[in-house]
Amino acid sequence: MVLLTDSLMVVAPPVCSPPASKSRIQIDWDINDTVVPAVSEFDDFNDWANGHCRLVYAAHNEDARKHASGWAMRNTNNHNVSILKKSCLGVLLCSAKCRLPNGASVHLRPAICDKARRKQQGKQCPNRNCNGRLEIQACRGHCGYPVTHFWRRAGSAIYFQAKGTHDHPRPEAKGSTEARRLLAGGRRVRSLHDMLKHDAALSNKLSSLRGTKRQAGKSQLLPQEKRKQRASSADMLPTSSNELLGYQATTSVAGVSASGFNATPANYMNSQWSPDSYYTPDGSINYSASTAYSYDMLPSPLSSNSSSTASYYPTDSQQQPSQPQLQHSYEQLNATRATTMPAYQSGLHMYESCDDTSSLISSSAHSCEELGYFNGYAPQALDISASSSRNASPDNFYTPNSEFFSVFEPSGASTVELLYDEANAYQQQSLQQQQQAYVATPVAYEQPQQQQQQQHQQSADYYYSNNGIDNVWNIQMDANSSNYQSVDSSIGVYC
DNA sequence: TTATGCGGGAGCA
DNA sequence: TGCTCCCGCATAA
Repeated sequence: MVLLTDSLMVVAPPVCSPPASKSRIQIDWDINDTVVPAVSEFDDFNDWANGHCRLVYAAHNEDARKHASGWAMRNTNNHNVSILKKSCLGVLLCSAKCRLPNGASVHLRPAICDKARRKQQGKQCPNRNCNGRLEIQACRGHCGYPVTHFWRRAGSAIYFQAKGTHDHPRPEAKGSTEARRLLAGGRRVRSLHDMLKHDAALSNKLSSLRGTKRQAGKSQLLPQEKRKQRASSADMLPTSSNELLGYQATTSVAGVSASGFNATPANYMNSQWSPDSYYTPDGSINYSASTAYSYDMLPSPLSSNSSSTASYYPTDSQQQPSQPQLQHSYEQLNATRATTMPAYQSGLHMYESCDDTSSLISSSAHSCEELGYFNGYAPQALDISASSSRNASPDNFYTPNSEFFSVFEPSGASTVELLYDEANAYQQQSLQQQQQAYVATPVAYEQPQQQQQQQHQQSADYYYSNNGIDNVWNIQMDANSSNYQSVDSSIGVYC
């Protein structure tokens, strides 16, 4: 709750932000105001602010202090030392606009650094079945210019104002980029000996980290601590998992319950598909007026679930809709999308019930640089490891990320065959679970075909896949003849 | 190597 | 003149 006080710049002790109320949106201020209104309560951090909005964070909010954002924002000089201005760099997309079998598209995060960003452009699409190149889709969401974010610190608060509505998909979240960069140091293990050695080191490392991961959902590592971990284990792939867990906690990734599907407008509207309408489970405001764009893209795990309760109060003349209006708007939007989107997309909210995203990852998501990464994620019904992970980890929580790394060449060794056999056995069991899941999933996608492909896997690539849940590292197989990496052998490597 | 913040400078109304 | 964005540099991680 943001309250005006008689004495400007007097800030009450920070408390958790309650659901937005009417008084909250009545406060009118601009980042350029000589004096911004003091607040008594602060917003939760929202790293996917979109549309014209204003937020007030507590000065001790780490994300706010870092001026963090899910969007790729670069610094822009506005010749005002008291106000930091950032503009959006857009998103890196595949020039061929390829899609993963699960419907996800490639939408990487542009590097903030100009030099790094230049290197990104023109690179081959990480989808190995795609000959496209990465190219930047510039943000033109603010009157043809990039969307801008403004940060201003005043008193014990950090004021944030966004101008413009992003006209492009969300890039992968910052944590993903950082993790990938870290993991890029992990080299493909080309021999069984190397694999086993790598695996042993990996397991040891994960074991050492296990003690902290369970707290990831409740507490977050300080940036310094995370950096220490990163530095101390930069050569260890699983480090990213731990780091991602920390990031998840930092960014309040939620909105998708691991315990089950909740097809409420809240979940639906938190999706990337609804970039401009924000509903919270409690029906609070989180509203912005524009529904200007809708992308044919599955939500990125890391990108789509920052369920910050930060309030969107419309600027200028925009007014908060009443609750019935909100519901009506949701129904309209839902109806519209049901008629304009492919079936699996219109049923996207079902996907958002995923509590794990790793199991169905296309084998095509295999990087040309030995590291595959995609932001797309799989429908829950195709997710096999989720159930096992859930069983193995009662306190697991939704992971918004999934990455996998090729650690084997197709010519696997005997040990690999054993793993494959074990995976096959699990696969049969898992297929039954999938079928049951599909019965309960009124979303039409090509499950039977996928199952068939799964069952016909003969030779396979193997991947380590960290689903982010309980630091379980799965060995996954990729049939050469199939584009699908739909079955997670779920030979969990617990740590 | 990359993210971040600062500041110079060009373009435009 | 004021505002905008682009770009380069320095610094930190």
